[in-house]
Amino acid sequence: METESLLERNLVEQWRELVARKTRVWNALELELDRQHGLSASEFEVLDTLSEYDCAEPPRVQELAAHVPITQSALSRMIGRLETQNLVTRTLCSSDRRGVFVVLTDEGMQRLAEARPTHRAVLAAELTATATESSAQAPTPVVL
Amino acid sequence: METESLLERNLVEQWRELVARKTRVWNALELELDRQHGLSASEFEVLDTLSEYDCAEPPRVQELAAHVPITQSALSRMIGRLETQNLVTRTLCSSDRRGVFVVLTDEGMQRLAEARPTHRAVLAAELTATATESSAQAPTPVVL
DNA sequence: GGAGATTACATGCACGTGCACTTAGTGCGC
DNA sequence: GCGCACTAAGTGCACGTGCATGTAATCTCC
Repeated sequence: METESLLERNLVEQWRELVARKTRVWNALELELDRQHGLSASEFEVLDTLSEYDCAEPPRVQELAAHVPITQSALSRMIGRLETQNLVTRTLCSSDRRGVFVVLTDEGMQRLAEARPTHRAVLAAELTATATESSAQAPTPVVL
Repeated sequence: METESLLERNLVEQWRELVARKTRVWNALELELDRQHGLSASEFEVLDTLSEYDCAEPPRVQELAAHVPITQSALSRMIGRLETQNLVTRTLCSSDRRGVFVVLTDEGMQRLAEARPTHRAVLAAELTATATESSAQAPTPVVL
């Protein structure tokens, strides 16, 4: 017992590396997007994803939830928050009146356009900064 | 304007892939570890990290926080929860009485030993399942 | 050695999240 | 047409988290 194969060790290492990278970039995004544009990382992700849809055929809540790493219920509330900020609007779907379309407002598109450079810059800066091999002893602070 | 270089597109794609992977594996861990062993993914991560220290030289809270993707304050509370479950104990450091050593109890080591196979299995299953190229339109459900 | 700055950990508070459930609407079988 | 299973989205609740702050101990410099 207590034998842990190198393959497993490697798997764990890979996993920790993945989490560390994600956390590092995420925290950086959270910080910069909030400071400069008053948006959380999640909110940006939703707006950015939303912008990829044709305005004529906006996504429904479900559809949107499938492309963003949060639950449908969390998304529902976030849409509420974004709506009070006039960044998105809800439109109910006439063919299926349970459905709700989510559309970017002009203001939302503008805020997104402003925030995008920041987002891309952080990504460029943090995503390339790989700590590929530095092992488990003291890799990167992970949390600032 | 509205020009987004392929390089940037690629960066964003890479980022979303990273988040999607992390979220997928994390959720799977959360589910299995809780169902089978009553541990959250974060808790397991802390216990597992803790186990890598020599019992004679346990880490302090700070030290531990540096190796786990949560804040020191969050860790402080988690240690409290783990302590009430008798999985870890706090020992105050005599040389610097501000410091607090965190040590695995026997029960903690046992629970960890039980949970480890589950953890490694989920990693093996989910981490290899790469969705490397499938693009933004409908990659992986991300959230179940 | 005493004051003030600094560090280590804990905690009050507000907030976003997930789970379970509710409400509203659709479609199917009869 | 009616009841019933099913789906879409929203909500009550509890909980874990981060930020800012509090408390205690240590260090520094005079």
